[in-house]
Amino acid sequence: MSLTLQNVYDRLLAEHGPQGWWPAETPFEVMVGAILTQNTAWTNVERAIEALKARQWLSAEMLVQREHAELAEVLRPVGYFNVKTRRLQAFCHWYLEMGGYPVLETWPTPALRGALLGVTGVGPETADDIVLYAFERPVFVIDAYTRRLFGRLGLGPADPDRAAYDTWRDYFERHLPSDAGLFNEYHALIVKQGKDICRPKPYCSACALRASCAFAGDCP
DNA sequence: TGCCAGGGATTAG
DNA sequence: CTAATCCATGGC
Repeated sequence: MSLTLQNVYDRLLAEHGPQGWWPAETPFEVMVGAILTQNTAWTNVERAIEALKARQWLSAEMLVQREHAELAEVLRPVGYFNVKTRRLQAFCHWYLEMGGYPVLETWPTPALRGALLGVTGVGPETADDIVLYAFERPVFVIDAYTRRLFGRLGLGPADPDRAAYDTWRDYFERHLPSDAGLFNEYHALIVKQGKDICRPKPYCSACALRASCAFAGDCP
């Protein structure tokens, strides 16, 4: 049978249940987490966020005032801590310059996304994490799991391996209703599926290993 | 024990 | 525009 994006979403939701993303107490915490989780396991990010909270450093004002070395030490668990210290402080400078959440909240989505992409260390996925999960705008977040899962399912843009980030994003946004709540849950479910089952190696052996695989019978 | 994790910037061809 | 390399800790 041929799967549709809505069909895949229904199966993922039935298999895994609502994910309740983003795991954060405030929009600013979402933004910090989005930068810290780049190519990094979320459990490592949790440690760093807790350490920031314990020091009362989880605000743009406090973060920009830290010395590189003292912030890097707290960010150690996330890996790439020197890089991420610079990225987080660059982001906080921008955030304060723009006037913080109350001002950014009034920006149209394309302007917000474009401005985020201008911040060093904020690439397309991190920008969309922020736009979707901190500002609740309907942009679809693409990550490695998305490309891998939908590439294997035979969905997504033509030439999936070479397709650019925006090509993938456009595909999802054109084939689904423009709904921030749907995009929120869908991306979270894709990550959950990727973590649990669709590993890079061995090649999607889930259907042979797991009776309740959401794609049993349709997994390529 | 090697591989992978909710990427992005930089450099080389 | 595509490919390779660097960044670095922690779980399994």
